[in-house]
Amino acid sequence: MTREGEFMNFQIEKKLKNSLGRAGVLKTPHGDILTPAFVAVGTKATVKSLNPEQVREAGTQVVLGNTYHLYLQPGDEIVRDAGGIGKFMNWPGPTMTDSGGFQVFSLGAAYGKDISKITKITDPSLLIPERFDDSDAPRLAKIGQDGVSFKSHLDGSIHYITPEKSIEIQHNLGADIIFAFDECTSPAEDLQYQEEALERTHRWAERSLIEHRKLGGDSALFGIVQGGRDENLRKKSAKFIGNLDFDGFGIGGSFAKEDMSTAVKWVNEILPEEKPRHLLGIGEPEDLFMGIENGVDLFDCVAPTRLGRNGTIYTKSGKIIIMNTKFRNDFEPIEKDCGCYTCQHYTKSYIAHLFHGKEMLAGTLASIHNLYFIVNLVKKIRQSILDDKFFEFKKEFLDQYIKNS
RNA sequence: GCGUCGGUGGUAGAGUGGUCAAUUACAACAGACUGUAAAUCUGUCGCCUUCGGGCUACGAAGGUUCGAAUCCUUCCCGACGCA
Repeated sequence: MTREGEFMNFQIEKKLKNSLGRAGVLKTPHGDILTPAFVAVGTKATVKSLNPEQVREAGTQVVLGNTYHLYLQPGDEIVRDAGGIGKFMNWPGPTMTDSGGFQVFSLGAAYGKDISKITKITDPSLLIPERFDDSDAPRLAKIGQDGVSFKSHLDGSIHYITPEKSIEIQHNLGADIIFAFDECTSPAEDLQYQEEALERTHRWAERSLIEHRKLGGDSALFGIVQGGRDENLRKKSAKFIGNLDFDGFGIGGSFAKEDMSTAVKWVNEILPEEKPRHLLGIGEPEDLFMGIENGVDLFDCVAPTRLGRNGTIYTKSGKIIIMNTKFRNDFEPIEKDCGCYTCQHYTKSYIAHLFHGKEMLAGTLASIHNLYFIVNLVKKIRQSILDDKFFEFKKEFLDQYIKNS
């Protein structure tokens, strides 16, 4: 529970038998979140291409902004003066902010490279046995022991972000749930580096917690478990972070697609059961089933909106690329039985036309559907837990989804 | 009718004797995207291929040259100017 036991509350309604999964309710100052839940990503205080009504109509319960991006622009003090991120962006519901820890990776080790935090074991080029020295490679984030030096991608200015600074910014942003400052490591790093980084993240977690206490307020702070793909490190991190007095936990860092489920399981078997867990940056359909089965309560992912803007659309039979020739004269909705605004009113032909014509509405309609698809998939999974039908639903869904993708 | 300038791959538009199957952009086609440097990025884009290469191409037909999208001749077409 929370340290005061009043501003943040998480209740588990039902647990899955023979697994770590559960359905619950997470209370925040801006409303309850029924978990498991999918969090829409709104990095710069906007879910790209959607207005809050559209985000809400897609079934979204909570939106996640980003510390680093909002600190650079428009500035956390402006967001504070506007009344906090929710008021600023006209999102009345619960909000979260990520700490900037992901930018340590995306603007650091991953900068200018074709690296994802998710690797495939089947792609040997991404699994490097020894840490290669690429210290000369340009990057916008450089890690020190005390914090991270960021070179702004907007104007080149330098900003040193420490755990204390990240928490201070997040308090200004004023989300209901905030995250400790961590280092999201690259999957290309070797074990020794993962261990060094983990120690650093653990120290930063303690410092984040101290700063959070010092600043007071009614937001909840989640600590972040790291450790990459290594079992010992993941367990070590779960023990360490789990023992700190956080209100909940993020599971961050890099994974291999093939063994993500075991990594999540290692962690959630150790984290205190009564606190919520957020699997950071994960959100493909198969990953949602995996995470929920292994005890994850919250997910966020850019996939629905980014894929949508880029013309890839989720369907129960796998993803489709709407610009493909075959959809130009397909006058059916994306999914006939989908309840989203896009499917209620538009055909694949029309959406394909919008994409070919580079119309703004294209990304909006596709994002509406994708967000609805993912948010409601998680809602259905939640209901299947309540109905004792999780495993049946998982098989039924994934059989159709994977078969065609 | 005379003169001038033009006719290049789906389009626009480079190239003006060899390194040109032809820069580039757009279109087209396919793909990628997992705590958003992202309404972005990558690949293909004459035909055939055992991926080494082979073949046909820059309005048409001839010609000059070791070699032509590039030079010459004639013809066809377009724009403009003069009659």
